[in-house]
Amino acid sequence: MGRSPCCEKAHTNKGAWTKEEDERLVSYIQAHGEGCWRTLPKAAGLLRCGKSCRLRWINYLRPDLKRGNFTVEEDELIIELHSLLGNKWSLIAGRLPGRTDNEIKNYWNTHMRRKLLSRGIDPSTHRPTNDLAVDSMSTSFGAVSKEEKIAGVPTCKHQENPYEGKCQELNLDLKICPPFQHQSEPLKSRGREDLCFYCSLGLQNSKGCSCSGGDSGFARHE
DNA sequence: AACTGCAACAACCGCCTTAGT
DNA sequence: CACTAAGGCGGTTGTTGCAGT
Repeated sequence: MGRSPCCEKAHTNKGAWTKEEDERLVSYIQAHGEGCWRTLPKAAGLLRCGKSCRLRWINYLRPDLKRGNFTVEEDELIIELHSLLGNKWSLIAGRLPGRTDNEIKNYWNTHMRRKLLSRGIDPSTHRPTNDLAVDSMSTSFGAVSKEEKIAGVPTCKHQENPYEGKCQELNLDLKICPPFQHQSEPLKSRGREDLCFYCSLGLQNSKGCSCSGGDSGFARHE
């Protein structure tokens, strides 16, 4: 019944990765590419689940990872992106070169939540915490309910939400907007200086848009 | 020095989406 | 169109290290 397991759990290691395992994985991927994660562990001589290999590679072994502390600029960008996208960590990570969704998620749950709370802002809704009583029934802003997912049309439930305008304009159909290509360069040196934050998210017509070229940016990419 | 509580983060689990047949 | 396998994502848990008592 149900789905078959993603791998033979009886013959796989679990828990922390050893240096040996890391080296095996890295050398295999460098030689053969990522390919099929299901068959990779066996081919690389690893007693690991394919998912585990993928996670390890994406989150810790990829050569383009930045690691280290988050900068103030990254902090603010994460807050801004989270206010618009909610817990869409992979989308947020796509806007932060060298950072992974898992890293950002952990960082958010440890540092950022506290930071926002200390500012008197609810980390889930991005609204002042003393507003919570007004709208205690609301779900997290940016989060899409199951029903909304099924309908395919995220709706704004927050009549007085300061982000309501953004929400209506927010084009979450981000598949037409490729992620950053120049991941090794910092934000301001990517040749996108002409794009404001909203344009970079595909919100060319947003009220918050401050850049000159309304039709420039990702909207042209197809 | 031993204990406890907490923060940080690595890793796993289960569900959903997508591609292939 | 239906089904299946694999990939991907987000939530959650487990482990480790550190600070405070």
